[in-house]
Amino acid sequence: MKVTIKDDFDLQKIADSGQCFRFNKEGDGYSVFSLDKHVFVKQVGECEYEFDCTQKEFDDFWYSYFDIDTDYRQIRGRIDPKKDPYLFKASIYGEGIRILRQDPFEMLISFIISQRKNIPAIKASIEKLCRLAGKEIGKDKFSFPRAEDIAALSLEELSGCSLGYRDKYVLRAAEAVAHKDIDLFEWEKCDDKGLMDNLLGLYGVGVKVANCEILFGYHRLDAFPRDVWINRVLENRYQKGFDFERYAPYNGVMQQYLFFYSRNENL
DNA sequence: AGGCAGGTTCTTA
DNA sequence: TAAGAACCTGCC
Repeated sequence: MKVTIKDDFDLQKIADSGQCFRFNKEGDGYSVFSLDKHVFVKQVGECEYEFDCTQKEFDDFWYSYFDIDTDYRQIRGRIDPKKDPYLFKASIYGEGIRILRQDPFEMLISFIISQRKNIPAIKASIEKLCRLAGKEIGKDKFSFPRAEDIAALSLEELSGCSLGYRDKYVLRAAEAVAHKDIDLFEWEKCDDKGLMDNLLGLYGVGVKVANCEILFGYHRLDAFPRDVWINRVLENRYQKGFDFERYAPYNGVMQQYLFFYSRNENL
């Protein structure tokens, strides 16, 4: 089915923005996975996109996944080129990025895996995990495993996913969910601090991973994950401090622009 | 061959 | 409470 999207929407930038690990270029479009769903999307004109799914599947799922209801152009509009020329440049460069509404469990496991790994390595590990414990949802396409599916594995079985020392973190998080010691959907109701504290209570989850989960798994757009790239930007460009007050409650969107720009346009 | 990558935990003062 | 070491693995 064909869809018209007028707001910021650049598939390549989203794919390369580091928020998703199962969103890959394939031929003339992008192959996108979320949990046990898959869609193939390609741009077919100015603001025109072809989704390889039914209208109902788009309305019920992908519309929300791509966060179509949020006006990213307006969020970019909050940036004053005089007050913050660097962020302004970054936002022009990153025009088209959106923060996807991804699944909390998939994001939790993905970002636990991400620690001290580069993006290709993260993707490779997640792909292996899906092949190992997910179910086949199409020709050579695998779902992200459910918590029970991961919890059923042993550390030995997980070792095939190149998780390294993170294997026990992944297993424990999956067990906590599978055994209902924690309920990630229930955590939706927590305030920001409560959510952060809950996440930090998980083995293998520190401040950086927790913030990624809050931003990408819970779609709280003010969360501001600090990785080495962002820290570099803050050190080099914001010695007098970044104006978090001004951009609240969208600091996480600004973080994405800074991250994407600094990684691609090496200072 | 040694160092480092989208961090976190564990240990020590 | 705070700094420093250790940690898997893959790639330069």
